Amino acid sequence: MNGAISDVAALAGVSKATASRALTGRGYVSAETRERVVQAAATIGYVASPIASSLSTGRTLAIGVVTSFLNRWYFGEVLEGAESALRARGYDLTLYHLPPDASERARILDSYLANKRFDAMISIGIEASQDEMTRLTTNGRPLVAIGGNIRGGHSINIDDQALGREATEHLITLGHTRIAHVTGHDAELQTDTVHGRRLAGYLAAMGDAGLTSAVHVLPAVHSLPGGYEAAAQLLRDARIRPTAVFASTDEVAIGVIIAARRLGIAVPAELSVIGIDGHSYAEMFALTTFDQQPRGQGAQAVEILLEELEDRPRARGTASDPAVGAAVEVHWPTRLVIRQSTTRPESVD
Amino acid sequence: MNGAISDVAALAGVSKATASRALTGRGYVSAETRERVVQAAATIGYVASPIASSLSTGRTLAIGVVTSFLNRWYFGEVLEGAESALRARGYDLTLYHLPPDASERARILDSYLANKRFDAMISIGIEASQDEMTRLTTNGRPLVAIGGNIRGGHSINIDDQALGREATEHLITLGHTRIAHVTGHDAELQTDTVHGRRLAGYLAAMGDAGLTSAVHVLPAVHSLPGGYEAAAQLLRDARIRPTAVFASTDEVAIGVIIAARRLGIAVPAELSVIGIDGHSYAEMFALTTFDQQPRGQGAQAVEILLEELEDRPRARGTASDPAVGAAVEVHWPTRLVIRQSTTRPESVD
DNA sequence: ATGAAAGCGCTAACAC
DNA sequence: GTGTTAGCGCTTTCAT
Repeated sequence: MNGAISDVAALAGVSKATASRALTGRGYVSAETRERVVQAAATIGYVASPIASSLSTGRTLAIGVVTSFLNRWYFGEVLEGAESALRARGYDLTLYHLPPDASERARILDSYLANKRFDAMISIGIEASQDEMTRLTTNGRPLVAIGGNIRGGHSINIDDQALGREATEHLITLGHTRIAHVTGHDAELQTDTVHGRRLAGYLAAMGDAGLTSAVHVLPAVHSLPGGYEAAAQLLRDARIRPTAVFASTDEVAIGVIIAARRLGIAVPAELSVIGIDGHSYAEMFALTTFDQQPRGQGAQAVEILLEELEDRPRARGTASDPAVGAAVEVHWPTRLVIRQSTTRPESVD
Repeated sequence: MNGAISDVAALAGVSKATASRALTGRGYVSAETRERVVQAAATIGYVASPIASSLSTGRTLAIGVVTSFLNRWYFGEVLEGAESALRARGYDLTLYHLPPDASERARILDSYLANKRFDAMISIGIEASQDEMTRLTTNGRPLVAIGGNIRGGHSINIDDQALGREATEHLITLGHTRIAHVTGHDAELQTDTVHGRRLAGYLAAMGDAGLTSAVHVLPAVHSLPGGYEAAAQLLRDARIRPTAVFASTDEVAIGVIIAARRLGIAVPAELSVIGIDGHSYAEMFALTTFDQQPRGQGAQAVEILLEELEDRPRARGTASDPAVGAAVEVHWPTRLVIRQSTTRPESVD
């Protein structure tokens, strides 16, 4: 069924070279010949072997996507955005999941990501060690980092600190003073992580408002059940209960809302909640949140990469020069979507 | 940094062939020589080009995963299970998202999946037309279908109809008679789909219990908000409200629970809910459900495929014979996890 | 505008 | 045990 290009050439009565030119669109072929070749290819159901093509051209028409989670809403959305953008441009997507375990990560970086199986890479939410960072960026293929802490090359990032600040200020403006922050778990609170940056924004806003003594930070697992459990602690004592919660993530925020309701605490009458993400569930919970349109991020990353790839001289033989074009650093905009989950506190202290 | 095998060979003072043997482990090499080669490879940081290797051997060490959704809990879990199993065995995972649109699907099937970029395929929840089915199965590479309607080859499936029946019978046994079923949307209700089969199980159980006249089926979008909205309708009228709901999916079930709580309906005192999936949120909602361990399904699919691949004679040149070994049809077991979301109805009609 | 031939990097017969 | 050689299927100079 799936013959080689020589079969197509034979059937069309031309040489392999001409068949190749006709099919790939590179180089001169008379319209009439092209037509004949295309017909021939169609009749025998020919599909070029991308492997052979890759070996010959040095380009794989595939890009590697490295992600730290597969089954979290944000990551899935980015992945989906990248997938469809790549598919539309004729590229394949090869998926790499980088687990938390350092030695396992090293193994993947060294053996899988060091090979020449893709033309470029996208990293999603990868918090890399210095060592991992260099391995990722030094392998000669362009990389765009979405989220995470990888800098120096192309990147798409939201300003997490500013968001943390804005979220907190939004609550302060509404009149809240007892504002708690549910963040990631300890290991994620180094400065240079999503949660660390959002926390910093919260602290700054609280400080600026003279609310330093009211600061209340609670670690949680980054998930809906995580938020649920954190809220169980947070809301236990009605006397010192916060009137507002800024959650580092929509999933956590929603967990908080669910827990609050189960405890008989009215949201938002007695407790205002704000998150960051634009999670698809946010609307259902009337959650105020910063929409960051993850699918758009995935698609944008693809645009950046493919633009660079098209510009590059086709690398045949010698490795292409280290990328010269300036790094594209996208400060991805977010949109604050105010819904009914944040209101003025009923009672001011 | 990343030289060719000839560089390694030169540095180790052997021929390319010997270097290859030493590195791949195929064929005889003296222990001493192997050591020298491995050293040489390490010093120049050599990683073999999988592309060249593929072209030569005919095996890509990659498998294609075709899925209908990326960002749904069940699919993400299966994907994660498959990913780690593949990674452990040295395989790459190339991801294909098959959208609902038929012509787009055809494009992907013809151009991407027809090429020889992977050794085998896994389909996750693909409901294929007759035409698509043959295209998927006829391309000479083994396929294991997880869920979906693709039969005739390897497959991993849960018995959806039996589950629908059991879920319903569980509720009947508890004493419920007004049992509603929230299912997929209309397009998904042909007999040969997950939702169709689960619906059939529900209908059968209701019929057997003489409750045909109490049958109440409500379509919903297969998601948490979908269940939420469906429940809004379903629970509106307190006078004819069901005492129990069998939801086709955990996500839908959870949506129903959330909606019920917001309406002031006590779960499970006034409304019992049961789902299917074993969603990670199920515990948090104390949802009674059939756990189907999706990660295990993904991993199992990989086992089946790799076993078949290892057995196959290495296909060099001519396409390998159509698979002869009998198809492995796994009837994946599920486990009913009874939690507090289903209880006896407070008041019997 | 087309064909002949070299070669991408590796592996596998086959000889030694 | 190791080297020589011939491809895998395609693209691309270089001639014509």
